[in-house]
Amino acid sequence: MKFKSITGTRDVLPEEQPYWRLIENKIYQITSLFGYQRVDPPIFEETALFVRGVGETTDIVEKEMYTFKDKSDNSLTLRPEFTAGVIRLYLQNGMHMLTKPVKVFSIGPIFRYERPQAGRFRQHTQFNVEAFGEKDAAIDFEVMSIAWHLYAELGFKGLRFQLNSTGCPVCRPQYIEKLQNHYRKHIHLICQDCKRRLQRNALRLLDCKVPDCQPVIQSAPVISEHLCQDCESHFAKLCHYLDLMERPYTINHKLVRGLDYYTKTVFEVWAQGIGAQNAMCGGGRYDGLIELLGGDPTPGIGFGSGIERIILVMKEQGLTPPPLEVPKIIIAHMGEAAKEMAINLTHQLRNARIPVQLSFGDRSLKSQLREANRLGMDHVIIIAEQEVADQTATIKRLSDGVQEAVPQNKIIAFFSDRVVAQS
RNA sequence: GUGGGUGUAGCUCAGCUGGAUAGAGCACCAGGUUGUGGCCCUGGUGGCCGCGGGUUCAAGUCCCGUCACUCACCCCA
Repeated sequence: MKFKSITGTRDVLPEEQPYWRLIENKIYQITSLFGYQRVDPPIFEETALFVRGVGETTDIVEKEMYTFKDKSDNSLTLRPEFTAGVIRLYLQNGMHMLTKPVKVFSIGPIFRYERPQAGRFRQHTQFNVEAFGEKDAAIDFEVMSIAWHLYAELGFKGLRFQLNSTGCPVCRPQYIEKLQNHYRKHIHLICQDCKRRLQRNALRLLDCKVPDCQPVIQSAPVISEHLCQDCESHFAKLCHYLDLMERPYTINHKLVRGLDYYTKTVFEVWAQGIGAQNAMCGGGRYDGLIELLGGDPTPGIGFGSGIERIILVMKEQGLTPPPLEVPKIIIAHMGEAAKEMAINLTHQLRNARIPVQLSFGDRSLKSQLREANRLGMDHVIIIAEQEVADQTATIKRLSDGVQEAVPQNKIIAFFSDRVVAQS
């Protein structure tokens, strides 16, 4: 074999397509139910958009972007997430003049140069939702509900939100200061990575998994107790709405997401069954980002959900999608005249929206029937010398082998009341 | 970028401490019925044993390197 797929990419074979079809259909139903419209930004943008939007000090920008130069020497990057591109689309196309909130979703591939492992790839597919221009905590709840609905309709068990607030430019710096003070007192106890985090990205100290660091995390100040008035009441309202609608959630003080732009709400939905990765979706509020990317000050909230991870969890939980419809009729033939008749009949049946396959080549009837059996057909239409002579076709039912001669002009009628094509 | 595991047929895997023309099951093709599938029987196609080097009379088997896959870390969907 000469070529193989690139590290971290995968082929989606026919067996897996029912999962994709089901999930996509649910996404269309739910977004329509909630009033979100689809937008499709391009797969690549100028590099600066992502550097600005995602944050220069994030791991994504520092080491995970697929960045390349085009023939005009422009630096371009395959999108490592949706939000920055969707905001660019929103601003460039004047959508900021629309009645707010502006509610949109996207589906498509995302690229990050990482070491692949269970539930993580270099190219994966995300379902992404964004709502621009509304600061009410009720929309935080609505956006979270979209993810919830999707997983619930797919039949997931044991769903639970992980929730936290990361504050805002008013209260977060004060909290970070307290956190840093706490860590400086225990600096001799923490790991090398944490020493680096202490300087560069103090919030990330909280989700370190090194055992030695856990006591320091346990005793660290909790951000939700250090929020400003505005952030605290926003967080309280969101929790209230979740309580009201009986959505299970855990306030997770250690949930701080890897992107710089989050303010106030951050959340994930967790599931078991995807190895070390347990987040099926992740998102939050980013009230300063649109302004940072050149728009008017506008609040926003969104999330991304990895479809490959959804499929992994479905498989883990034994959730099977309905099979895609395939033809259950095949036309077998013997002899050149019969073959021509078969080609013609195939055409007629397909025009009548009856799914049908044609047998190819000039093989023994035995071989064609064996093929029909392997393909899981319900009926075989046999056309040979005899059928050509009297303008009939032999229709054989494979389940019990019963067969009958049907005049060729009655074949469509024969099938139309027992086979309905998928629309 | 770091660490562990694994690379033999399309797929799942045997191949013991180095000594065959490299195997099995499934799948595929054909025949057993020159107009009839499934079950069964018979035969067949298909492998530079990941790649490169080394040790040896002899390497699928041992050593080194490399690449790929995989799991985990960092981080994330």
